[in-house]
Amino acid sequence: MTKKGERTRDRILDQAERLVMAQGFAGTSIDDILAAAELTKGAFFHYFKGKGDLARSLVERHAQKDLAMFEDFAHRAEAKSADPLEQIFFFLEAFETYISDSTDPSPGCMYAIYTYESMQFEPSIRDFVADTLRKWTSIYVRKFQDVLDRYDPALPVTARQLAEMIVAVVEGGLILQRAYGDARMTSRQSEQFRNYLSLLFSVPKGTAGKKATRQAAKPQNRIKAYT
Amino acid sequence: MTKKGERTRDRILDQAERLVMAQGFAGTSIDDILAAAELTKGAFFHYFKGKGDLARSLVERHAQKDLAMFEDFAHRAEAKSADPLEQIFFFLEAFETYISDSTDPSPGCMYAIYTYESMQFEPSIRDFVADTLRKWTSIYVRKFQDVLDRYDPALPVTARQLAEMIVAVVEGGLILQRAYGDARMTSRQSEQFRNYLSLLFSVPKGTAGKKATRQAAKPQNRIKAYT
DNA sequence: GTTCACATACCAACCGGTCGGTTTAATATA
DNA sequence: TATATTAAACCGACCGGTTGGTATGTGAAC
Repeated sequence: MTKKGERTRDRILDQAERLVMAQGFAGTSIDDILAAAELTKGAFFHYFKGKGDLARSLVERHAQKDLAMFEDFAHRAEAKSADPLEQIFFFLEAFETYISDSTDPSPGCMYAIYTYESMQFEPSIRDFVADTLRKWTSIYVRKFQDVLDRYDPALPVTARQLAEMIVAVVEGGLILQRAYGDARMTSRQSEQFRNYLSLLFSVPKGTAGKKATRQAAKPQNRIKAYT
Repeated sequence: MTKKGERTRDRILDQAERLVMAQGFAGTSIDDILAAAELTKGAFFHYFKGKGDLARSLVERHAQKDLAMFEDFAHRAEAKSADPLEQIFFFLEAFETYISDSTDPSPGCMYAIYTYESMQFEPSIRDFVADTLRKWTSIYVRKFQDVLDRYDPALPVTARQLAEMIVAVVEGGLILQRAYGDARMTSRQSEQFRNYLSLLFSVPKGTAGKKATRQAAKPQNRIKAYT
């Protein structure tokens, strides 16, 4: 494909992403996308085998961009601290800033859309979405395992539970964000999750027995209340 | 409307709910619904003005049923304990049992579907969904305010934050539940939220100053780890 | 005998998708 | 460097099927 061709393909995907995020996949027709991209049928079917192929390309491209952002946040967090718990706090704060500064008129998670419209897609696409969510989760699992190696949790929890909760909290926050049109909704949920981590991991390993003066971990004082 | 008429209307709504939950709203045609309900166009347009009217009726009926269940759980919780925190724990446990015992093949939240396909619906329907979510939230807000009146939170937190987090955590759990096909996903998230509450409200009011022997609130020992 | 509860037949618009063709741009050739 | 060749990029008319929606009919209940 030529450079110009790639740009055109991206233009289709860009408009498709925008419209699908606003109206859902079934609610978006190929003609809708082409009108927005100022192209015609010929162009679309030159680049995609059909609507199903668009669905796959769309979510695959999104997952790639998503992962790149994720890794960027993760690396920046790792550069700021060697402590896995603090890294998670930095990571979440970066995410919160990103999500609440976004001017996206219809924010949300593409995986959620695909999940709620799952029956329209081929099984391989459903699997891709589930695998992508699992991939995210498993990266968090590793990080939380590092945390559990260094801190004694105040209540028994597994790394997997916490990893899955991050994903759930963000997904749920995005739904409320969309429903209410409140750009800060998701980051508020993330803040609460940080609260939970602060309370959970207030005791570094090796301090067992000294039950007095249990203090929340360092990151807690970054938490801001909202009214 | 006659009794038979009401039953027919409900049959349409039942099948519509089932199909919309599985395929989304735009992904479900009127013919789909009528085929499942073993009826024809005449019946549909006898009871509904159009697809938009169905959308409204569907979500309104769902909200009613939902609220009834909510109140049932709430009353049972209030019967079991006079303590607002314990009531919330009982409530969440009842909810967890309900959701993980459900044999629904395509679990999820109708409000989430409407939110992610929002642009297809009339503004009044979007408002209804947002209002319903707000209604739920505000009931939780009142309950958490009762908790905050009795307990000192370990970290500064508002009743609204906690109320919104319940909703978000459940919504997020339902997405993962659908994506993974794991019926226990949502209740696991609810458990983690209970964990958070346990840590947050381990200090009854009036015990300020005695910083030693901070113990988690009673409900914490009901928490089960999962592997 | 009128009203309700549906069935049947039908329509225009829209849907995803095909296809023959034209324009554009890169590349080979002279 | 000018020209011929070729393939990619894109257009737009068209197709069969499906969509939401309508108009009309009919049997049963009150």
